[in-house]
Amino acid sequence: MYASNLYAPTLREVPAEAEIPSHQLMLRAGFIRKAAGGVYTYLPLAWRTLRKIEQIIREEMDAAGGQEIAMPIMQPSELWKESGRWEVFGDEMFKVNDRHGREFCLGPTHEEIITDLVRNEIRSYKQLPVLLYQIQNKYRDEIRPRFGLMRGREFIMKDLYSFDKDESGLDISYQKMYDAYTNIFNRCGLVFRPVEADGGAIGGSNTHEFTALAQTGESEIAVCTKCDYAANNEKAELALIEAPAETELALEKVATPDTKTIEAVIEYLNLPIEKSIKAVAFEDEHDRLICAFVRGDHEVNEVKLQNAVEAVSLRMADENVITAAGGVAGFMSPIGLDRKKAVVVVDQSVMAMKNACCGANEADKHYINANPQRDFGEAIVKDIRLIAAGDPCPHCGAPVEITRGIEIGQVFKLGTKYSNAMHAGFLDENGREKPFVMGCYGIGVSRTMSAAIEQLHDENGIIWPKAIAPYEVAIVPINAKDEAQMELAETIYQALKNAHVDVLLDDRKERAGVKFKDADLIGYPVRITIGPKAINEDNIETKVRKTGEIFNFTKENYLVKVQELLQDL
RNA sequence: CGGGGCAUGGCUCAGUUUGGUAGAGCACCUGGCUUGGGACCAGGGGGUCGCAGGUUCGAAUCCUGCUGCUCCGACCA
Repeated sequence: MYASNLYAPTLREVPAEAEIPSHQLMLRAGFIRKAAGGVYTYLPLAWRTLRKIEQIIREEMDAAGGQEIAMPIMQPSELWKESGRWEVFGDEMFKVNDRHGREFCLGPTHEEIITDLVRNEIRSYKQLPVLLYQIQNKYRDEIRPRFGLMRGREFIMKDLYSFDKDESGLDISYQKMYDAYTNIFNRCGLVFRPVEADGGAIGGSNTHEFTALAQTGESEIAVCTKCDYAANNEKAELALIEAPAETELALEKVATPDTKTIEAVIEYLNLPIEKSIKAVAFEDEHDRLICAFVRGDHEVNEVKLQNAVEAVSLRMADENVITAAGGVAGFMSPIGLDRKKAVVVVDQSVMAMKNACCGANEADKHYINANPQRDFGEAIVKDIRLIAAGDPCPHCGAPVEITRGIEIGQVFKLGTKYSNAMHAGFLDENGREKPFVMGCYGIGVSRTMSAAIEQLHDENGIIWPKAIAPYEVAIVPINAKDEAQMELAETIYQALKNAHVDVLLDDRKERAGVKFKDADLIGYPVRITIGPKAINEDNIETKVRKTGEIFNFTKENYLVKVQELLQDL
């Protein structure tokens, strides 16, 4: 490709709308342009990178037994009503009507379509397993699209669906995908961790998210400093704490004026924060009052709490509702709460506390020497707290770190949720009707491109890993009017091209500085500079974008040397 | 959905407080000059100031409504 023909409008200034590096750089380097909020045009450079990512995905999916198909973007409402998700997805789906008033949606995902497809064709266990995938646009009317391609309303996703005859078959398909994902993200040059995650509303039994580590990521993950345990912080489990060998003292009510916060209470009573119990009140979708209790220095994990009480959604409780249940906001405890009006959930670590301080359900009063085992009464006891840095790893006990990441893929055991809802089954060895045991496996393709940039860039621009760079090598003649330089550049260009290197020749009639700046901004892994030194001293100057290293090759050896260089990028 | 902010040429922004001939830098076009890190000189083109109303002799500027973008929060396979 000649740069003079490339549609890659670079910007010197950062567009005001872009907040994070990947978004800014993709706009500045001429990769994307916005058409509407969360909707982008991919320009040639972005499209090349996306196609390379897709190709890696295809190769790994095919190697794992997947077959590529293409399902419709526009999907009939009937299938969604059958699975029950027409309402569940609700406002997050783009819905359209045809001229007859029939309802359709723009596919936010494809479980319904694929389940319908397979149930019509697969009749026997002998035909299983089936692994089908596609790479295609998805549509979600996100409440808040942001960060460019990171959270768009239209985005590219690879989704594969597995159909097995039983759980053990699903386990095999799941493992294949897990391994394939590991290969894919390694080949893309990303730093990532597969992390355990919560199933959420989709309702699966087991799931891992593949998270690219990046400070700008939207999800928090807990990573063990010693073993390979890593989990989304919503999921990260906490080991039981043993109760200290302490004599239980008698419960005592004390006056604690103006102490609505934990900090105020412990200061007033001069207690360590580990001796205090914090209360947080929620209401669920059925307006049930859920009162959660954790140690003073801990935070409530809303997802765990939600699972503990089998709620779909939680919101902060209204003060009147707390009062009606016998509680006093700011001074709440399980002692004296009306169990008919409040569901009490106590974190497991609280149950191991001795002689603790908690609210008295009375304004400006707290109990001291509360012993949960003895005093709290009826309660759901579960792990409901948020993991924090330094907490012990549930596998090996070493401290965990909390870090941020970008969720670029997930593998999910669906089980029979959709096959049951949509009556999708087959006949087993005994001639009995059975539902498919399904899995779904997604990769955010356009998001992966963003994540790569978030992980690898500097103040000058993007630094592409070779495998997904739009071009691997850029040749920059210093002076476009110098015929000797242009001729040599062209020779090198043709030679690299013939060697199947993705190469670009910057033949624009620009000054050298402009071309250097653009090359750094766009992020070609390798740059070959053709100036006087190349003509007079046989110095084919070759620079590695990532390290800044400069190699002085010759006309004789550059072809081999450049390809060697690329091996390690 | 709640709370902020913004909307002026392709981009970044000034001008709005206090109404009076629409500006700068970059980008673009022409000519010259220059060529190892976003040059320089001269000339030039391009904007119904987001949209719709209103106030006024006169509105980018004041008022009302709307739309879009954006940030924080809530939400999120």
